[in-house]
Amino acid sequence: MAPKPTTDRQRAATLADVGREAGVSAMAASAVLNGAKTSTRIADDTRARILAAAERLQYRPNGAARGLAEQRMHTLGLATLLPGDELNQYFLEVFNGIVEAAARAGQSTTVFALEDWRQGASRLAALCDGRIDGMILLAPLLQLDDAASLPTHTPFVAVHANHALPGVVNIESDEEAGALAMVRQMIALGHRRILHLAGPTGSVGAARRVAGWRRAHAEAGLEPPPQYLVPGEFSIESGRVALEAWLQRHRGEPLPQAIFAVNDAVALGCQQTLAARGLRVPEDLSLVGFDDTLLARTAGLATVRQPLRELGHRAVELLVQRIEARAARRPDPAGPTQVLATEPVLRASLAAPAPTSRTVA
Amino acid sequence: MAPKPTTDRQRAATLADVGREAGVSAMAASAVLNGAKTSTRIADDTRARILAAAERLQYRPNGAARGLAEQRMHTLGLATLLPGDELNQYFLEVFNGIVEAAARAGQSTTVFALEDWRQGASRLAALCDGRIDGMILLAPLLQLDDAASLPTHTPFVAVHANHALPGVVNIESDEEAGALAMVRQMIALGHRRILHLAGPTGSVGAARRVAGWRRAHAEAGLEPPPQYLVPGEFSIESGRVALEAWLQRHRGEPLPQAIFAVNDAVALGCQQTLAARGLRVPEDLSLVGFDDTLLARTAGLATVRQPLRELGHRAVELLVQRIEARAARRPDPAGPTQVLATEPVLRASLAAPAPTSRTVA
DNA sequence: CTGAAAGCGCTAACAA
DNA sequence: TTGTTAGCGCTTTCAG
Repeated sequence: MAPKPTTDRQRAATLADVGREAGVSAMAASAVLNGAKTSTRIADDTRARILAAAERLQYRPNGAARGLAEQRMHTLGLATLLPGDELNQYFLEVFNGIVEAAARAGQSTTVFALEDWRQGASRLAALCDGRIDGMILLAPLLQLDDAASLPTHTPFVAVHANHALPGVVNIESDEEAGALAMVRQMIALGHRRILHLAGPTGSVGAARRVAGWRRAHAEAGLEPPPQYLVPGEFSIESGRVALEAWLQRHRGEPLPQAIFAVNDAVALGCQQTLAARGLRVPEDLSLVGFDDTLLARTAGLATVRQPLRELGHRAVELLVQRIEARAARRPDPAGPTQVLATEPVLRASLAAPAPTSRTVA
Repeated sequence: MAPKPTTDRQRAATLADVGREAGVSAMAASAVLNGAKTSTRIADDTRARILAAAERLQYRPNGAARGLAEQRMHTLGLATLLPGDELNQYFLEVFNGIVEAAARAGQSTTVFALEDWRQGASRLAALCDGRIDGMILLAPLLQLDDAASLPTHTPFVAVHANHALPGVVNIESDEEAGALAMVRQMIALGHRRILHLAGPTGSVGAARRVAGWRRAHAEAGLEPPPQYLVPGEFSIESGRVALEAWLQRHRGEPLPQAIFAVNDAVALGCQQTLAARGLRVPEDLSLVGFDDTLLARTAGLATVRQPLRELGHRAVELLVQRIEARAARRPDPAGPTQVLATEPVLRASLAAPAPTSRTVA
């Protein structure tokens, strides 16, 4: 028997259609086709008739209608800034973890691209409009006031929020410990002049890496000079430009023995500047990143590993738990901030400093 | 039976709530709050009362309900294989383009992670359940039969489909021309032994790159020996392993002068194998990729640029056009397959071959 | 200008 | 075991 194309191509068949075709009511069809919650049993022959009718009509349940009735769309929202012109590997790895875990939990993921977080805060409320069951905020830069405008009827989970927001469970990784452990290693290798290309002021993540860098120095009884802390952004371009500018400003001074960049992208940017000047890694200068994105793995870049996929997984698991608790009218299982471990990853770009100091050309 | 009190923070305020609060009907509220299509005008004072009530109650329209009534969710679906354990840059760049363009068009994007395309074909129908208005297939591997099971009430657009599917508009790039132009350049530089690490059999994209590689040789009166065509997958790992195996199989023979990889990931894999053997790029061997992903840009890898973001943009634009045409009951503007241009990008990994031939060690 | 009523497609109490 | 009856929250047509 060939599958019969439905004559009506604009609309799909509904439960009512199936019911009519099978000579039963729509809810009998509902009970048979979409396993009803109530322990309603349907006689075998009716069931067969309904199944046949559904097959004949190519019946497909309508998710929007089901969602409206059930108050559950089985869809998670993901709010994030648009990666912009330069692909953000950090975002992509976490995103990957989220989609993966969501699929495993039978949820799909709707991505909302925000322009910026200021405007985003008010938009977030509008996005929780019943099309998603919960929302994940990816590296949100939100202030306390913003949390007030977040809807209370949709659970929120954040990954690497810059602020503890009431009602929003945060999942992050121990960036300070990672930075500390890494810079400790660098100092143990003999490095003394470790330039830190930091992130933007206002980012907690960046601040924590600075703190780790500082603490490692302090532990060793060292104090890095102020000009060894260079603010910047999280991008390749920023790393390239910031390092070039720094080198030009400090011409004639001793060349740093190592660079500890706020993330892999910035480290890659440094790499480009160094290459353009004929400086070799790690012979002339060691280079260390942060995140352990694919970029670092392919470039042989020493870095601090953050479990990015895992962060995504956790966010989804926690969010789904909160959604289900709410649906079951159980108490919200929202716990405290979850902090995952980080670890230094040693690769070819990090070596002991050369015995003789070079000078910035 | 009385409605639940508004103290219930589980639920958001509805139009009915707002109407009650303002002493008007729900549809008056609807007309004011969600710009009604009909030219129904509301008196200024009623309008003000409604607005005030909405503000007081923190009214937010419910997207699911609106979608059900309007038959339009303003959401696009994106079906794709899960990147798996290795992040797929190709996917990510197209994805980025899609989300970007969708946001611009006022649509959000729901990602459906498929296990594989066989099973996917039947799942696709289930995914078109009224929660999305149209679907983008990212690099689908579908057979003709599969198209038969696709629902006709949801428009489909594919990016780099391996097959022209009826009703599914395909957007692709001219991979053969790109490969041809690149290999031509390599031959013009003096390369004669150009190893092609190809993709899986069954992928049209891979086949087209092979075709370009062949044609460039033929134009120059050359014919590459059969062992210079090496099948593999699209991943870094595959590139690494395939090249290593090839080198072991051909020990003692002349070393290829250049490698033309099916994509950037495979080229990076080759890079790793070469580095492990102490072979230098481009001094000992030139290396060329395909796609121009971020990986190639940061690694200084010569490659063939595919406009990946642009492919995503086009897919969204076309899909939105088809959705709107359908909503307006205008004829479907689905045109023929769109083919975007590709171009060789010369970078440091490609240079003229060394004058003396080396031997595989 | 405003409200009543019907319906989008489905689910879930409650009767029969 | 089945059908009836209400919604879920919103839009739209049609009366008043």
